[in-house]
Amino acid sequence: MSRLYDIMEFPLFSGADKDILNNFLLNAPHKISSFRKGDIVVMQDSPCRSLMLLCQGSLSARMTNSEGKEVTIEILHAPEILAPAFLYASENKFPVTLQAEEDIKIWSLSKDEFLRMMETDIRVLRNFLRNISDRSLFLSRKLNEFALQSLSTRIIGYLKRNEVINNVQDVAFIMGVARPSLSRTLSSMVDQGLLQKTSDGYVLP
Amino acid sequence: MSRLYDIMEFPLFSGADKDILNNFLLNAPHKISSFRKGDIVVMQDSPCRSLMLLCQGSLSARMTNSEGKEVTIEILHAPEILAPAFLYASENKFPVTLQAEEDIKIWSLSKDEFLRMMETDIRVLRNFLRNISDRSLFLSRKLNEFALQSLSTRIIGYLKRNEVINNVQDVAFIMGVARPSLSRTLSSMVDQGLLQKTSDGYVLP
DNA sequence: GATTTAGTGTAACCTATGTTACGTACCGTT
DNA sequence: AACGGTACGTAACATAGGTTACACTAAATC
Repeated sequence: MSRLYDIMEFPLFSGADKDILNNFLLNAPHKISSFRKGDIVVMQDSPCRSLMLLCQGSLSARMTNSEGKEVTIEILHAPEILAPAFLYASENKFPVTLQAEEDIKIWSLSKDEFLRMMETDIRVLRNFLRNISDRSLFLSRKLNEFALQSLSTRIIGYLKRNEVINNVQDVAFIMGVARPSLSRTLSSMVDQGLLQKTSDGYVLP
Repeated sequence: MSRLYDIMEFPLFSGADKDILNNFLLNAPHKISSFRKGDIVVMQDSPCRSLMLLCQGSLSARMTNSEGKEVTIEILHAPEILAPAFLYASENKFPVTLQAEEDIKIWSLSKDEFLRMMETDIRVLRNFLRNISDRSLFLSRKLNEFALQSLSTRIIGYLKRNEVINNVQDVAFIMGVARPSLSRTLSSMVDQGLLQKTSDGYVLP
């Protein structure tokens, strides 16, 4: 069972004044929601009105187009802020569908309350700015990946982040490519010496 | 000649207390740089240490991979904040190369100074948060485009934003596709009735 | 008016990835 | 040991987009 994180432990609040924060968190209206593995937590394009903190479990963020083609943008593990970059956008809709990969718990706080919190404690503001910025960086790297890279380059990138591909089917789904395509490319990369196939799966040499 | 915007006119400072702001801007160390049309303003992967405000002219943001393939992410016109989302990231490097499309002027302020400014005037903070969030939204839309859409869908998206394609060569470059590919796809879309070809160029029906 | 130049359409071919289908290996059940 | 399910590799074919080459047009230059 995955661990349940306390709000105070979130990196978002690191360095913040614990008393002020505690006081704030106790009085501010908030709610905690639970979802079961497999549940859809938010649908793509649904409005984003609260700060959502993933306290337990993990979920996938997936993007879909109108014809049903899908790509998994990332897997998020607690503790994590969900879609911080869309909370204060002019058009605040989720760009992805979030689906629980395990049983999860989410702590929510209204965006206005959270704005007040950031104004109260500058450390929270700085942490939030860094988080939102890091997510932009992540998005721009993903963009680079999809706009400019071939499947084999993307595989290498994946293996730099993940050690091993031991489940071709799942990874193909995550990358948004067809399983036979991934399988074929993996095999040809092994032939070229770009990858090694071990008993654990495909790894970088 | 494109207009020179005063800093105070930037949407980033809208609603802010003019006196506080003026005082701040006069005393804070800042600098103004000029570039000529065609100049590289920042290279992809170079560090991002200052808030940069584009006060005059326009520039292109282009992403390149190691093999030289390129995509133009967007064209930015004054008044605009340059790469706000990378200023406070953990690894603050520009994800794109910025090149002047016209003669331009950029006003720069150190990130620490600007952080202080946001803490001083909450309106600036809110404006910055909105800006940075909007840019994330933009990035996630671009990501959707490259990860999930075909060329013809992307053409329709382009025409929703731009009225007309009157220069196939340039648009092919901007989209990061080969000119003959764009030309072929445009022709076939006209055959299918998805587009019309007028004396001005290709337009939506 | 002749010539050059830049942008365009298009054809032929190439490559990467998607689609479908099938045989195989492994693993758990009985 | 027989069976069924699941993941895997792979082959044959389909499709999208890239590459090269060439001919056509219109504007620019002489």
